[in-house]
Amino acid sequence: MRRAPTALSRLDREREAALRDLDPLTITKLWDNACWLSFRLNFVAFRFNDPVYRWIETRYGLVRPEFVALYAVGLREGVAAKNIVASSGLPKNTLSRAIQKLLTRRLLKRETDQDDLRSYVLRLTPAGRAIFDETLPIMVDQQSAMLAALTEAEQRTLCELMDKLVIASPTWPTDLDG
Amino acid sequence: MRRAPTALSRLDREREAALRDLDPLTITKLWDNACWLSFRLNFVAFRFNDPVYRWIETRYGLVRPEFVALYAVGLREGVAAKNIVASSGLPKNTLSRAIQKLLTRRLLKRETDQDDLRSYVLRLTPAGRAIFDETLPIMVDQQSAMLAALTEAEQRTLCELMDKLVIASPTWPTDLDG
DNA sequence: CCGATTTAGTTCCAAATGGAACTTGACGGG
DNA sequence: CCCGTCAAGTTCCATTTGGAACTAAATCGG
Repeated sequence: MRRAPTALSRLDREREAALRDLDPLTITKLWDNACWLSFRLNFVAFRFNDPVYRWIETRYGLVRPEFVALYAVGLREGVAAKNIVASSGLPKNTLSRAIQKLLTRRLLKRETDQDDLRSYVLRLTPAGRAIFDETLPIMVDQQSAMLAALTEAEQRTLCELMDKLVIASPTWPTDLDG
Repeated sequence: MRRAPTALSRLDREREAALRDLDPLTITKLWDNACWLSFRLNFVAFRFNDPVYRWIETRYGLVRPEFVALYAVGLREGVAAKNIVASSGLPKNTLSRAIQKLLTRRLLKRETDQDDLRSYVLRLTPAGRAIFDETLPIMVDQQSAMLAALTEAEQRTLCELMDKLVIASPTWPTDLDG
């Protein structure tokens, strides 16, 4: 079995402590798994997404696709559903429904795009903007808590490495036929 | 609006080209989003998961929770369902069904755990092992393709930074009440 | 310009999902 | 040694999901 590239000898002391809380299979997936990258990405992302989406659902009654849509419009007023589809990976009917829900709850408003009559321009209502403004700092706090284990320089490095990956992403295979 | 910490002035040349393929909202989420970390993690993870799981489903007829279970047992023979639940974040009934399916397809076998009669010890059958052995290199190839944008040293750095995050993870908030 | 193809968004419906209750076994305290 | 509580895995069922077909508008080729 291949091993993730991190030397196991280093960091063993700190690791010991942390690992006591983790399931043995999780440890295998993290440190004795040739596919370390995707598992670690999913693992860290999950520890962000899970508390954030649970909090948003209990607090505002917005389920994940709904909040995805609201957050997207909050980031960039005037987007269309197709942009949210492209940037989220969610199926377009799921997003269609999410947007309907946000419209009936008056968190979002829309008007037909005059340049393309099939499409709609989405905007937040004041109520929608209020939710966005309230959730953003909570999410940033969670992110900061997660990054606190890294120094400023390390955080910058991580950001830059993720940057390089994202920039290279158009060259990655999207199908594994063979 | 806050901006992800990477200096926008650097890398602008390469970025230009890459960005042409990406939806404008995706660009906002990546580079003009205070929550850059989770979006980038999800983005990169998705570009791994999506092709891999689609390939596995068309090739073997295994849906995601089924493959999660098969892969887990492949990594660590003798695990129980509870371990897969803890390490994957999937609900336990979803995994129960996935394991049933794998049992009836004879990709997995199980026997009661003699130390805890409620629990089962899971193992791959030769057919299950064959699928594991065939998919692993495909997944590693996809990972390598994705990491190719980074030098060896950068890959090691990324691995180490993810390591630190994972080790710190038990200290992260799992609930955002407040 | 006119038909053929593509695209934005919606609707339909079979299938997957996941919370909650359930069954059976483990465990801890009196 | 019994009883109350907890944990592993399964089952139930209401809700969500997402592929595929659909409508209407844009775009492309001749």
